[in-house]
Amino acid sequence: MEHKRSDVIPKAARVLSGAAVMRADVTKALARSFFEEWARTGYAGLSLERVARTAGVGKAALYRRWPDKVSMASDLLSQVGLTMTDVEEHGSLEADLQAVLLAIRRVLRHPKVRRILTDLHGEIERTPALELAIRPFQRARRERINGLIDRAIERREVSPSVDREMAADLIAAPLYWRIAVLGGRSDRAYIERLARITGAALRANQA
Amino acid sequence: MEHKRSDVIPKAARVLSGAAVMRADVTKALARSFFEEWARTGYAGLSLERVARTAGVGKAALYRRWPDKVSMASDLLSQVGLTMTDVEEHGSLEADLQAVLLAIRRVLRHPKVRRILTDLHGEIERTPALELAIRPFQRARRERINGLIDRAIERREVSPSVDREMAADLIAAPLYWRIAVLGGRSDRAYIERLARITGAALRANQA
DNA sequence: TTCCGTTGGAACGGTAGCGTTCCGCATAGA
DNA sequence: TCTATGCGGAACGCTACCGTTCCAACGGAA
Repeated sequence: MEHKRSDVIPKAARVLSGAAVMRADVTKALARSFFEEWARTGYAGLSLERVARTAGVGKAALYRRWPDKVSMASDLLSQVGLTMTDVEEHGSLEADLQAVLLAIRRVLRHPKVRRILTDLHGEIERTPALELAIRPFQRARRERINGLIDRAIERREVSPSVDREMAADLIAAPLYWRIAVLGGRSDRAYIERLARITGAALRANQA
Repeated sequence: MEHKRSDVIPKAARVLSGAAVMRADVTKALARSFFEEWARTGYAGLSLERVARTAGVGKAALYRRWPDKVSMASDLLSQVGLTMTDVEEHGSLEADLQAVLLAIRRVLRHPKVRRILTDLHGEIERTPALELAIRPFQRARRERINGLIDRAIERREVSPSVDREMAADLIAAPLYWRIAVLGGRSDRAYIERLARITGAALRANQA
């Protein structure tokens, strides 16, 4: 009974009284299989039984760590989100834009990431708990774009009264749309042109 | 056995030899419940048994019309897609843009449409047959935007060498991103500003 | 009025995941 | 070495949906 828990923090790192600790390699295998299966079947079709099976692990080992699917998803997502803290200064609005777009493309190019992300965006309306889990991602992207805009304002390339919310939409959306929704390509030339055109849009964006 | 069929066209309209025809009200109730359940549970979690139940209809009535879920979805989607043929001329690029954006918003404002659409975009990678079903929608949107660009070229507002593919991304993506992905608002002022800024982007868009 | 196919409803066997519990074994800390 | 705990694996009862089949009742066309 003791593995019925009200919190969502896994015991993975917990040191128990006088004896064994949960094995980190098992936790890792479960996390890996979880994302693998998520990309393959979607969140709704995701079976924890299958996750344990493909991880080569007993179901008990999984349920000892997480009480259910949404807790597992939230916990695992929160452990991934810390990998996009890269503030750059490239000398011009267009160059900064290109760097951000390339960073977005780098993420969206992974087929698993792409599948999980589009699935997640559909699932969030049904499972609001997931929204909380990806909020750090959104905030990281948002801060990155805010930094870009700050520098552009300093260079007097865009108006200080720019609508930052709309700017964020303008920058992230077209590339996401093209790669993740339409499944289209985006070569270097596309990114360069998109950066130039988005730059023109931002220069015209004043509240 | 006779309801195992290789095609996906429902018999709904078929007139049988000398007797009864499948009742149109039953077909309609099934279609209605299908989309209702789709919006509620997502495609993956969609159960035909539940569709029939909530339609107040026996399972046999459903399976007599469609052999399986993907056929039902494709067939029903293809019957919806014909409702966006509205070519407008509003005198300027910005005015045309605003009209298109308002039309997109009008569609995305329906919660059911929004849910089904985001779910669909995630599901397509798993069920490629669905892509075929929404192709007419994409083409309709694309033609609408093409008309807008043609008129802008005639007015010499944008270069004839404009990249139409990128233009389509620029127009549709930010609003979809804001409304469907982020779940954000988009009031009249937002649309007007977005039209103005997108106009600036298109003027700068030359291949 | 006759007749035939559709109707709602119930049931079939089969598959599958859930969340839990039990086993006997492996293992790491004391 | 001792001992407590996690381990893989198997099984539990439960629920749900699949795709099919049967039935008595209904209703429209000839």
